[in-house]
Order: sequence, then structure tokens, then C-alpha cells
Amino acid sequence: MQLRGPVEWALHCCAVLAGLAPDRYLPTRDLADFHGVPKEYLSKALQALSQAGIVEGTLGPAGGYRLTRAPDRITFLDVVEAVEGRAPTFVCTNIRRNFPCLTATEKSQCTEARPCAVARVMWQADRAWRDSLRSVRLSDLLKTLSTDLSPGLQRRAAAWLDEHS
Amino acid sequence: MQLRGPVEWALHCCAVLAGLAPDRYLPTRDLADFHGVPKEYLSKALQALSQAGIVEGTLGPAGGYRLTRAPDRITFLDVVEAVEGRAPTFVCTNIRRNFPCLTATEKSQCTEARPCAVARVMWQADRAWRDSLRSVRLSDLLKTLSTDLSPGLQRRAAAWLDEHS
DNA sequence: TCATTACGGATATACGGTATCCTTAAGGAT
DNA sequence: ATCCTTAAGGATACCGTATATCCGTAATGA
Ligand code: SF4
Ligand code: SF4
Repeated sequence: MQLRGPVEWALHCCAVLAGLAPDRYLPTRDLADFHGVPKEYLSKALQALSQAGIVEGTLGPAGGYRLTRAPDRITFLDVVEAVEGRAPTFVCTNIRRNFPCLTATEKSQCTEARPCAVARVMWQADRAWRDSLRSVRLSDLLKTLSTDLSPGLQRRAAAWLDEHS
Repeated sequence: MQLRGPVEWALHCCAVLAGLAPDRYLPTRDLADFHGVPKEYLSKALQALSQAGIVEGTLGPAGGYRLTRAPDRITFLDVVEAVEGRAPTFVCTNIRRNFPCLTATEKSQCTEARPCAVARVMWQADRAWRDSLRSVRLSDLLKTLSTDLSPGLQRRAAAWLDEHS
């Protein structure tokens, strides 16, 4: 069970986009260069964000991506689910149905609508994970970053993004 | 990001073992037959549980596995971590170090000891997930099962396990 | 002694993640 | 009107890991 590269990239890209001037578009190439990740592959993650309605892209020169709404209306869960999907981490293969001592009627009751105790516990934990991610917004990340990063670095990063427009 | 078969099997096996008479050993073959899963593969999950000290195996005829301690001292997290490992779900590849505007000293400060804001949020969610799993014990599962399952099915399951000794 | 069992190494296979390439359509600049 | 740039998305090759099986070994009780 592991989250992979694209999720991390997407989160960092959103952080960069959130710090940009409003209405400013940033192309995939710049985001890829800035993070040092393959452009074509990062593009897939950005497309996922676009399909989820978190960012929107525009074509042509001076095109690229920007956020569709304010950073305080985008949660970590939004980004993670956009890239990683909304499938629950625990998948029930319905082992129950294999029990050798089931009657036909009991076997027919083993449906998705009646999940067993094990699945309920695992899904509750899944919900706790998602609730935690939902409780942090992109604006919170920006605030943390502004205290974590030195003013000099923040200025240099902004300058780098400016000259690559 | 997905939990796979062996975790589900391990949880169900623990539930069965918890319902057994104390000091009774149940071999891998019976556990595999009861759940309808491949015996050799299930064996790997049981070995993981054994290494984690949740179950213990004994050799020879009438051998098999049993729990090492009472069901109220085994949590879901114990079982999940034994099979799935203790690695955090979010792996930080240290993208920061690729930022084009870092000085040498800043780059050297990007260590595991100083995780960035993104990683901290993801790990907090990971902790929430584990806390949720830790809060449910095997004894809780048994209690739920005893009310969920019909008395007839419980009797039949116990009988099946008895005649396969 | 013998059958049975856990244990762990080795191995084969399948699947999904990783990464790249290419085509298409659309927007802006000239 | 034309050209360049860019998102969008399909196709594909590659690789690693998960899945699954097999076998040898040691230990245990009958
Ligand atoms: S987790 Fe529950 S629902 Fe899923 S297979 Fe196991 S018993 Fe059935
Ligand atoms: S998550 Fe944070 S620590 Fe991990 S790579 Fe991204 S910036 Fe660095």
C-alpha cells in the first residue's frame, strides 16, 4: 500500500500554482523543470487534476494551467483523490462466500450492500484517513510554507517562476 | 494505493483462531480450505503473522497455528502491519532538492530529519489511519461477528473446524 | 521410523506502475 | 491567414512488484 510519485508532484504543483498571481497560467514544462520531473509523465497528473476540476488548462502560447478556485477551497483530499482515484484502500474480495458451511440463502446474502465486520472496520480507518486529508486546505499549506521557507528562498522561487513565463 | 488479498486473509484467519478453544492449533491447510484461498500463498501471510509474534506455529502432526495472546490484546493494526509492513503510505522522494533556485546550504538541509510541509500533512493522515485501526481489537470483531452471524451458521462453522482437526 | 507440519528460499507468471512518444485540436502571436 | 505553442489524450514499451507455486529442510508427535 503506497502512494506514488505523481501524487507528490500534484501536491507540489498545486502549491506553486496557488502562490502564483491570479489569472496567470503556468505551462507543464515550467512545472516539470521547477520540480525536476519528466514533463510528459507529469502531464498525466495535471490532466487528472484538470478532469477533477481543480485546475484548468488553456491552449496556445502563454497557455498552461491555473487553479479553478481559491486555495482555501481546495483540500489535500481533492488533489489526492484526483490523481490516485477514489477507490477505497481496502478491497473486499468477499471471502465469506467461500465458507464451506454456508447455505444457499446465506451465500446469496453476501452482497456488497451487506459488508461484513472486517470490511466495516477497514473502511472506517479509510474514512479517518480521508477526513484527515480533507481537513487541510491548500491555503494552510501556503501559510506553513511561508514560515518554513526562508524569505530569500521565497523571493528566488518567485523570481524563477516570473522569468519563465 | 490498495491493500491486497493477504491482509484480508490474515484478518479472517485471526478471527477464526480467536474463536478456537485455547491451546488448539489449526494447520494452514484447514485455514486455506475454510476460506477458499491458495494454501501455499496463505502460508506466507501466516508466516508474517508468526514473525510479528501475533501467532505461533508448532510442527508435526496436530500442529498448526494459534494466537500468542488473548484477542483483546491484538489490534487490527497489529495484523495489518505484520502483513503489509510498517512503511508509511506516503513516500517522500525529496522533490525539494530539485528546485532550481536552491543554494548549496539549502540543498543540504533537505534531509529526512526536516520533512517539508507536504510530507507532514500526508504523514498526519497516515497516523489517523493507523490510530483508527489500533482502536479496534480482535475481541471487538468477535463480538460483532456473534451478533451479525446467525446462531446456526456459528454452530456449523464451529462444527466444521472441529471435524477438521 | 514415518507421516505431518511450519518455515523459508527459489522461481515462474501476471499485472500495474513508470515513462516516453505521437497525433490532434485549439488558442495566441505575427 | 499562417505559424508556433500548448493541452489533451491515445498508444506503447519497459520495468518492478505483487501474485502464486514449488521444493527442500527441520522439527514434532504418532
Ligand atoms: S472483509 Fe468481510 S465482506 Fe470482505 S470478504 Fe472478508 S468477510 Fe467478506
Ligand atoms: S513532500 Fe516535502 S519533503 Fe517530500 S519531497 Fe515533497 S517537498 Fe520534499
